[in-house]
Amino acid sequence: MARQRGNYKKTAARREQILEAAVTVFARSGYTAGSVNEIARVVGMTQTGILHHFPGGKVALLRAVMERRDQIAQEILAGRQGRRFLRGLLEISRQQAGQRGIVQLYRILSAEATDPEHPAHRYFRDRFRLISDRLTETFAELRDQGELREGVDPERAALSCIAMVEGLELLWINGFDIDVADGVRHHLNTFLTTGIDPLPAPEDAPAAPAGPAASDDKDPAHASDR
Amino acid sequence: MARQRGNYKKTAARREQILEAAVTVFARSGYTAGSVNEIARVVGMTQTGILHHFPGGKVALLRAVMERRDQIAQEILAGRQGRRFLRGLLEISRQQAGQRGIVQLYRILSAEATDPEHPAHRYFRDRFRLISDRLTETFAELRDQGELREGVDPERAALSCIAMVEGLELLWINGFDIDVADGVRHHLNTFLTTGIDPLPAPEDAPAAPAGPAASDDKDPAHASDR
DNA sequence: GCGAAAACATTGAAGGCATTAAGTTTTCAT
DNA sequence: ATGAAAACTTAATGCCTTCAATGTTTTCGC
Repeated sequence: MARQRGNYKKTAARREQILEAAVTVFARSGYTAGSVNEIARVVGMTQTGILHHFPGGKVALLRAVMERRDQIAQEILAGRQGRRFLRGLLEISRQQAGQRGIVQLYRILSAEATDPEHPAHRYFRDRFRLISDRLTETFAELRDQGELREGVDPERAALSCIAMVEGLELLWINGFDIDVADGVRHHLNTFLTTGIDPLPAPEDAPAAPAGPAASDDKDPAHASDR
Repeated sequence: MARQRGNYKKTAARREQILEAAVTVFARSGYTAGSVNEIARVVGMTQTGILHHFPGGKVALLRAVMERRDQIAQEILAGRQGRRFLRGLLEISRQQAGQRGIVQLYRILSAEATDPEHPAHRYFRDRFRLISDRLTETFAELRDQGELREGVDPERAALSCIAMVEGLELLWINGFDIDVADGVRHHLNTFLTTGIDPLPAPEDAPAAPAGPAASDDKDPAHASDR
């Protein structure tokens, strides 16, 4: 009988390190053009060594990268509604201001994933749809509570907000000195009767863009919103 | 002495055909991942045959593609100011609604060109800067004429408009049924005291995605704006 | 219609890519 | 401390890429 064994202690850290590198590389070159080889070089090991940790090849790596990021966002938005949901979106934007790599990754992937053959095609399709639905829902909810300005269409507003996020991120990545979160807040307030307050602070130096060994996984003691 | 000779008659058409294919391929896979080979297959000739028309290799092809597109946009915006300039931007958006390929090309390239090593890096950097400057300028101009609403900052407004264009295009390409031009118009009107009127019509079947030989350079007898 | 240049195609070199198979080294449970 | 699995490396395969050199066909000016 084949005895099963758990991973080594340091394996988790290694995996994390690899994901970190994958973000860097995919963010620079995209999924198709980025190579596992390059990732391996960044990490300091062999291409096949990388794939050992991600059976299923390159796609598995991509998938892992996406999932890890979503997990963070999900946690922030979990169970929020109405204004607290909107606030959550801003918090995510704010947090991403410290992670240029991830934003860049999403920008380039969301563009190349337009091709139906792309492995992340479905992911982005679903993701956009999901966010737009939840946002539309949120605006409808706010309208019923009289928090929406006259003549604002929930769906139209939702789409424009998403567009604003994506657009501002693009500009930010392309070198413009933009506070994405605050820009989106401004846009959101266009639709609301009572505006959302500015976010606390730009957070001087949020977790290193690419930690040397991604070790610090302290509980994210984010201040409760508002 | 080496006698010089002009191109064959059909050469111009060929070049155009190649550019067309290049747009298709680059739009699907991006510049780095897209291959000249693929373009050749689309056109129905050999890879080296393609490169014969674009000495300088793959980059030359890319450059040609970009330049051709810009030319069109430049013509529409030439010499416009104030409201007519804004109107021009909308017209460009409207026109692009019939050219999904080009839009997709720009989306994917503007994302991957974030890498300073990318051959189109400079192009996009300059392009964004140029548009943002002209737009800021335009808003400032309008403010002096009292056409801007209270408290609107020209630069901030300009950036948000660009973001809106880019964002809406992204959503449109990702399958959302969006009228980019009208969405942008809506956003523009957010800043103006008197709004811009809706554009004429979605134009059922706008001139072939790429004229066979870019010949028609009639004076753009566009209806005067407003 | 003839000759030369343009417009291609064929071939080949040099290299990167992902993936697989088969080794070697490291870690750990017993 | 030993034996087996996990963590890696080396090696090999086959595909695809750009680019250059050379060969063939088409077009056109004279």
